[in-house]
Amino acid sequence: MEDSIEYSAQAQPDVPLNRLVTYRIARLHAKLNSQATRILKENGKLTLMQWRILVIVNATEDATHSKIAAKTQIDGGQISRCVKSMIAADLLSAEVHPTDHRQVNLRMTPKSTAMFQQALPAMRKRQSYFGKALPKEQHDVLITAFDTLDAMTELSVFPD
Amino acid sequence: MEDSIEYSAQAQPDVPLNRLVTYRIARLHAKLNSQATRILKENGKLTLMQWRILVIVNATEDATHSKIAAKTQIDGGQISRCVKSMIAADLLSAEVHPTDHRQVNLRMTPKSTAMFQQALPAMRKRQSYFGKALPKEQHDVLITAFDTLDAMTELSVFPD
DNA sequence: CAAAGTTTGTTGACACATCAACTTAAAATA
DNA sequence: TATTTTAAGTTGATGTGTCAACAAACTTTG
Repeated sequence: MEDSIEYSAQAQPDVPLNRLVTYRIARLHAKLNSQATRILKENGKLTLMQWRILVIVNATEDATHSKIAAKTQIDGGQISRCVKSMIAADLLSAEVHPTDHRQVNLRMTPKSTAMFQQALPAMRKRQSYFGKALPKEQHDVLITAFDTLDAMTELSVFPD
Repeated sequence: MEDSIEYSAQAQPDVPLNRLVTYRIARLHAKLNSQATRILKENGKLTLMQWRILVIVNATEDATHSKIAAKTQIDGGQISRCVKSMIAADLLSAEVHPTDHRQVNLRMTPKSTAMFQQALPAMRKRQSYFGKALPKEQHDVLITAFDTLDAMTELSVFPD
């Protein structure tokens, strides 16, 4: 959970919780997360964070911390710590960039490649299920609505 | 972020990230959270967790830990810790139930009432904005889609 | 070239989330 | 009533999310 409940129960007309978008997003997010975590556990031993990082490293030439951050929006600090532990666990290999000594190039290891491949079918199947679960037209509405809501999250004042 | 990226970059046909429902939910959730946190900070000093708890306590006769948990889905452990600190901070008053000595009845204090009232207008206005941002028909589709997705999060195997 | 600014990554602090083991009190039932 | 089961809260461990301060390496500009 997270956001969910920021309405005044005592004055707002009675909008059932289930129709509050913020609440639904919160719940859904939590459930999606725990599902992904569960699937990963059942198909190897990757954590969700490790998985996310490997997805990018696996698909990116010369992956670096900042590329991962840019593509996933994951916080830099979290990436730094997780990558560090993954290097220690032989899930990533690191090599400082030949000319730019700030950057660190990250690559899969045999170990992480194997674990990634093991988790991949289930994760891919899940994703494809989500893709197919909603009729295209519903999916479009959904994405449009997300765009609208996304834009509203920038505001911190709501004029009358 | 959280769930976002659990697709195989290297094989799935190229669904842009922005059309991945899991990714959008994740991002939206994060942004909603940080918006609510920001608004609360600008209108008092309540944390999001404190706010969530006060919303329930404010609207519930004889609120208890378990009622809060039932209504919000917040983890019992978190409620326990947060309530404890709120009692220490004079944001909640506690009284063991007269007959059932397990339960603790929680009530607003003058201090939390004031803080709650201070944050309320902005939070309520926000919620009402979200309510009005989507045309009813879009909103309905959204809720339906959430129901569909919700149901899918129970699965951990996705047959072909 | 040197000062100033930017980018890359690290670290610390703290709030939030999840899970499991545990205590105490009440309820069920044998 | 004694035993067992269930409910209410607590606590510890561990992972995730966010933010801010920071050091080091590079870039820009005067």
